[in-house]
Amino acid sequence: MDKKITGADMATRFNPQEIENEIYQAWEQAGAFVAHREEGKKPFTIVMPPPNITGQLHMGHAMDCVLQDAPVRYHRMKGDPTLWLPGTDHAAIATEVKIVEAMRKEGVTKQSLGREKFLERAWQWKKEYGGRIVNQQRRMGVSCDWSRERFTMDDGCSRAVREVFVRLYEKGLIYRGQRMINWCPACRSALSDAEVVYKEQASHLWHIRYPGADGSEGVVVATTRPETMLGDTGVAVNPADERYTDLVGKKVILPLMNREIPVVADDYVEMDFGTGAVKMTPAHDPNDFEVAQRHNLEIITVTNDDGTMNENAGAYAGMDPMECRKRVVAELEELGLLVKVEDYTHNVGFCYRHENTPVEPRLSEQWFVKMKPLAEPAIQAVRDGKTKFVPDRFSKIYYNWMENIRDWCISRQLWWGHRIPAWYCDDCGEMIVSREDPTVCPKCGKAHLHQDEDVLDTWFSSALWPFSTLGWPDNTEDLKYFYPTSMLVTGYDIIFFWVARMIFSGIENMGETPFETVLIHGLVRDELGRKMSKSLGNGVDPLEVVNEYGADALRFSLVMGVSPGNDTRYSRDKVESARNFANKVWNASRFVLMNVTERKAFETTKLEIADKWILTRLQEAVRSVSEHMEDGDFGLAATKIYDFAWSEFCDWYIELSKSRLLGEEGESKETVKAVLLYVLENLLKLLHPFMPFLTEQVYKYLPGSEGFLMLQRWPEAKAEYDFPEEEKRMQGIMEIIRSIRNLRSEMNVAPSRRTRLMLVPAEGWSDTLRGGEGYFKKLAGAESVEIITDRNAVSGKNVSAVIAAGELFIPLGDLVDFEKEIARLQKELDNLHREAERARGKLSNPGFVAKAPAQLVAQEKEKLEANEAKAAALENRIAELKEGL
RNA sequence: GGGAGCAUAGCUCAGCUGGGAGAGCAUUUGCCUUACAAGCAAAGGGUCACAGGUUCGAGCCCUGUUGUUCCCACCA
Repeated sequence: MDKKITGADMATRFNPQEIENEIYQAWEQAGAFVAHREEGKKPFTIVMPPPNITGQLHMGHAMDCVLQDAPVRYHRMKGDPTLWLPGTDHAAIATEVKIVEAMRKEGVTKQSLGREKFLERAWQWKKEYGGRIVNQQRRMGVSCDWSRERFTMDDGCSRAVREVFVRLYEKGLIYRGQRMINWCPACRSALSDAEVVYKEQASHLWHIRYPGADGSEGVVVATTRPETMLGDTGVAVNPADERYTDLVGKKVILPLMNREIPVVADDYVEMDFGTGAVKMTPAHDPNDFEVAQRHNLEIITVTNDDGTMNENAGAYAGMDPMECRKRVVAELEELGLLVKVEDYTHNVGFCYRHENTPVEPRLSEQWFVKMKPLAEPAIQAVRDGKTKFVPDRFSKIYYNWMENIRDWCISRQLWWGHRIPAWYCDDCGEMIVSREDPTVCPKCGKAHLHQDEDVLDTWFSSALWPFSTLGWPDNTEDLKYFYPTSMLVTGYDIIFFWVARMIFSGIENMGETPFETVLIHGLVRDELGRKMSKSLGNGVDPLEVVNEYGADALRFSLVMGVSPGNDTRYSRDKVESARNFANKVWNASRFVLMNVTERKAFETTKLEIADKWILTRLQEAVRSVSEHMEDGDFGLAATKIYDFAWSEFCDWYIELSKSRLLGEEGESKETVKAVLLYVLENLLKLLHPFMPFLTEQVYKYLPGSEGFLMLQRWPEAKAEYDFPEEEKRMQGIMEIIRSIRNLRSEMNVAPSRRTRLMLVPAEGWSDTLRGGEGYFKKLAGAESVEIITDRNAVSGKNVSAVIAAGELFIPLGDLVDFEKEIARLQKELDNLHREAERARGKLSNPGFVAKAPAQLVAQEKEKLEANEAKAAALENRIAELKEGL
């Protein structure tokens, strides 16, 4: 066995940098993270939201790491077979955008490189950046099973993607068609509705006259996008709008293009907005497209893939849309057809990967998933509680989206991603969707096939993550054992993108919802409450924080005092405070290890009052922390540990232990050593899910410790260590100590000056007070302690206080100013009176006595009695002082 | 237009199923008390946004108001 390090060998400060990597490697090499199936036992499973291979760890990821690692470590310690499955996401658009950017700096374009070479480059990128982010996660201390690590584009996941695509196609739930989609000119690809971010923009509403074909006035339309008029094929008015009744069915002339277009009547048009007449651009507006379908209007696309105007725009072909807009407006003005320009703010959609590129609604041939049939069972599953959102309010967001869902555009005009498994016959035009790559056309038998050029939305593969990673479509042992997973931990920002889609995909393909609970957390914001973003440059690199303060400190700072689902602000202060806490625990351990070098059990019969008190407090902490861990209330769990460790164990028990440790060898000393070790070890266990490195390191030093702390059993609360009576007695002693400290501080007694202490015990307290003598001397500067049973025997110039355990006096001679003393006591007496009044009010209220729980009424009575006793003692003392004046 | 969150000490935030408010940081005072100055002890500081209601009792539940943040929808 290794020689144990003792407290004397430990540094006075915890130095995380020295130990973190070593500990992590030791865990990993020992296979401590690897999950094992144990038949008959219910596993705890989490699949990790796979970070994109585009970048590096940010604070959101760090938050993800902690909120998953904490429950994973907790369940592992509870003895549950625990799997935390990690992986990365190819992130089709996001990655392709990054690669194209990098290529542009070298003067290379996708087209010049060609598809194959581009993909080689992309895989190279994956190797480099995928590895980087995974190593950053290791720095955070994540205890996931790296032996099961997956990638959304690895062979298995790709097979799952193809299987799902073909199945859905065969069921008629995937189809190809001309639809209005969101087009990003920068990606040169279609986007799903979820990938469009709307931002409010100040713009104008241009009123334009379209003259009548018969030479009449025609009609004035209002538009926010005048350049699209080049593709207008009609004007719509409301059928009930009397202003335009005569116009319906007639034709007007589209200025600049000099095209005759019809005026149609459709309910879609609101009479009281703009002029009540709307120009119809069916190829570039979803609503117009629908109106056009109803009235058989022509559809003319006027833009290219890159957003510039195309040949249908006549003289404007090749122009940038903004330039085109200016020209169109200017020319309309020249022609006298620009009636009015109003200021107008409205929402404009932007690409979620190109923040400054407006998305253009565009008619296009794309692949879609029919959503209604998939959404319904997914809604039902959540309604039935098969998947529970925590906090519950997020289920409303989920319902709202699922209930109003539209078909999902899944094709992307990109190269990096899962290529759509559809082939077209060049000879007969047949379309083949197949699990295997076909070589000949099944219809005409010719071998002239080409595959669809497009790839799938990256979220299509992420949607399968909870089962594709476990081996689906094969019915693997892992899949059978670990699916459905226990918990998904993620931010509310990807409920639509990811969570919802995993739920319906799981139900559709596995017949079962993929998660029992979905634990939603908020965003990590900057110190000013702003979202961390690249464009603001306010992001904080978690690794820098880890380097400076240690992973444990960062981890703790991200959970302590955070309530579920709420955003939290990152602040250096919080990290510092967490670092200080880590140091506190380190030093408490150091203290214990300086005094305890052997592991020995304590005997219950030898426990003293302080031992019983800390054991009771420990049981309470164990109960409360365990409960919060179960509920996913990690903020409360962390706070509880912090308070127990600092305010009870360190501030009191360790201090109380000193007089015994410094005293003679014997039972009391043996017992306090054993209790110190016991409480410390349990504290380390409770803290381990949040501060894995520190606790693991200290555990190594504990006498008699073996193996890893992360594999030790989680503490269970023990009823035999609950000592409510002693807990109360100890609180009485603590109150005396606090009271003396307060008096000394108020009287400006130098800490070095020791003073006599006289105690007049209340009934039943004399033994307890006698037992506390050592504590009063050590912790309250008492040079001697006199227990005086006859109150009248107290004399001299004293300051005093009344506490639950009786009355205490400190002789301070000339320091005592009777008048000030009276004023001080009078103030306290006033407080007591106020409180007594409140209690009496309650107790004299018949409603309270009749309806409040009996226990509460009794408690209130008890409080009042204690209060009255104290007040009587104070009054007595004040009178005494007045006499002395 | 629809929905959600938040409003508690100077700042950042906790507060479990209703039983008289807590922490961290900051402030003031005193301490190198042999685990820790990244520390110890003591202190000050709150009409729990506002107005009603339910209740014996409301920071907590209900209604409304104000302020603020966010999500969804997209009337051109």
